[in-house]
Amino acid sequence: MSTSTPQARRPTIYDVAKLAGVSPSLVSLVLQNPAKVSDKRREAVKTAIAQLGYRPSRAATTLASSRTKSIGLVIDDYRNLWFVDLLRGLESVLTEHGYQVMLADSRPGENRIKEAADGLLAMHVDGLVIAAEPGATALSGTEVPTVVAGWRNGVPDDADLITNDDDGGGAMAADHLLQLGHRRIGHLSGSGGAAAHRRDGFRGRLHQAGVEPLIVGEEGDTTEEAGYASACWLLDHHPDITAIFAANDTMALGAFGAIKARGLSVPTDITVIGYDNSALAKSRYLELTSVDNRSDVVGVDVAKALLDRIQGAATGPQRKLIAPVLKVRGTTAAPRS
Amino acid sequence: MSTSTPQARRPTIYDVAKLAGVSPSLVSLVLQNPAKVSDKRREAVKTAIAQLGYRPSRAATTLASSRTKSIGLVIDDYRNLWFVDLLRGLESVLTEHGYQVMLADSRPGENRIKEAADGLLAMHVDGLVIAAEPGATALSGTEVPTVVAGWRNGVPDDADLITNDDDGGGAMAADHLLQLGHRRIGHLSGSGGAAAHRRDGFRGRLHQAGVEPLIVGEEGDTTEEAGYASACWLLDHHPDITAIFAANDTMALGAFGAIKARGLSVPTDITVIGYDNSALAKSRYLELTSVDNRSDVVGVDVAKALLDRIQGAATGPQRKLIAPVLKVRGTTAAPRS
DNA sequence: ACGGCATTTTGTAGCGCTACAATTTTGTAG
DNA sequence: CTACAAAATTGTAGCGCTACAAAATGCCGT
Repeated sequence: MSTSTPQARRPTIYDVAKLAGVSPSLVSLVLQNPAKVSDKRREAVKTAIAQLGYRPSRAATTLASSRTKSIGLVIDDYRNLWFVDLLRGLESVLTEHGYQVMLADSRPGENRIKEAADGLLAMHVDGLVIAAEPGATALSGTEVPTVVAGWRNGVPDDADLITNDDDGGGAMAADHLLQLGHRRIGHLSGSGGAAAHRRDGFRGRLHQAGVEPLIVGEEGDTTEEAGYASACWLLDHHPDITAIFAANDTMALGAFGAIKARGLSVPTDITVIGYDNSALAKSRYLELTSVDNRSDVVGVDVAKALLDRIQGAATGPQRKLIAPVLKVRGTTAAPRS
Repeated sequence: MSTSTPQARRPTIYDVAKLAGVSPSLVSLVLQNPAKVSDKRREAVKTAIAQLGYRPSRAATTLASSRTKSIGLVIDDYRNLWFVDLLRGLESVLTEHGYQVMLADSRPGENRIKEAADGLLAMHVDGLVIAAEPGATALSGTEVPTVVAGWRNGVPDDADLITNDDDGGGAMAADHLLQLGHRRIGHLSGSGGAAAHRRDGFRGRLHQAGVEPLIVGEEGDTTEEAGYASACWLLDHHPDITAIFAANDTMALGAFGAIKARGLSVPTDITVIGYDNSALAKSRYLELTSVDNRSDVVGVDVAKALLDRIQGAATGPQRKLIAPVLKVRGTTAAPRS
């Protein structure tokens, strides 16, 4: 009856070459560096490409050139949305240079960072961005330029580290609370490297002012549930606190839940500060005061560092901090009495 | 002095073969089907692999076998977290069969679905899952098995469609509101295919009960901001409404903002229902009643359909609906008077 | 019209792997 | 101990592309 679908083999440069009346090499040239080809042939080739619906085989290109023009980004969990800003920052620089970004998550809870990185390396990415907690995982000895984004425990020696200044951000939160007049302050922390720096910066600044914060959850998760649990403990055992600093916005949401459950309100009874300046914080309903860690800027700088390394222009492992910004919204106020 | 870093070329199967004292073919065999190799050689090869830190080159494998054992997932926006459940569902089935999932977003606002799909096809994915709004983009004629997840405008004829039953979900929301006694009801809608089905199901059921809902934002975004704006309009022009159904949880959050700004409260003054049963809805603070579209189940079924197609066992384009579930939480109640 | 030079185009040889036929080894029955 | 089938292993020929040297063409002045 109808055409018996001859399983249309994908066209190759040979097909394109034949149709355009040139050699395969010429087609390859057009693909990589159209400027080196005469106008006439270039048009002929482009027409043929369009006509056949030709699309280069990435696998073949990779194999032949040992460059993929792609970099890999390893993240913890798709639900931690801070990576989105990082990704946009990365892409804004990398796409200009013709690079693609490939994403892999470390399967939350399974800490499969090594596996995720290996998967990306198997695809011959030209560089690697680690935006997850390496932890015990030995990640050194990777054969491609690697940059770590965000404070982490166990950063490989030979990798660049570019991160938001979480110590500084913690200190900013502390300053804000002190200026408002708070003195009995709780902090919802977590086990990661980022949380540790936020905690240290926060505590350090408070100490300077002679204030000792109550810190909860140092070894726990940084989820909403963990924030809820920690905040419950805090409110029940230290009902005199007037402010809570959460290690991230999600935990702050947990704190909101605990506060609400006790019939208290924000910021009248309890002031709350979050961290990340996520969509949650920006929402009209929550209007959460939060520290913006400027992940987009981190992304831009990570991309630049990576390109330097890939192009061999890097001088040596660098450490760079991006200054955060405090976004004051409606959840912080002076203490009641 | 020390070893002058000979730019350690990645080891190949030839290196492994030499070290293990076997032929390259044997190494390849071990990699794909260890059972066909004698214990002795298998161990020798595995030892050599470990010793050299050998990792197969995906590019070469792809090129030689024209199978990548990977499928591509095109999503709209990383910030629409419903894809995470879908992804988990997909992976739960696909990893069993040795498949990997590669993600690409369509660059929100730029509607680069075609580009995203092309990028994945260039990597020779064995199948494609579209979890984004194809819209005007012609997506038919793709050369690999394709499954569309979620209701969309413009689904290619030759693709499977597996989706949560958004009509049914809308009807569930309507039933819930009717049972509670609401009659003056608003709906925050949006322009996508999913939003359209939710709207139709919702309106249809209300009509059956003789209720005419006030629908806003049919041609707009489905963001928090859009939800806020639509809810503001609704509350200002129809202050008698007692319930709002939002096309997704994010828009519901926007509605919360509008309600709060008018000094009203949920659910005392206004009942709110969301859609997606996202982390937001589950949070202790919001406790948002929401329709769970069971994206994980969709993911599982999409994976199965895709495998069937890849293995040539598919009978023809199928359309399948997954039944949603209403999660009643704290934001719905009977109207006041 | 022709040499000499720059520009454009082409042929050849892989990149690392797999498919598959060909070959060698092993196991077993007679 | 031989014959023969089954199991294990190997050699060969690409997959689609790029790098690079070699060849062809175009352009200029004299």
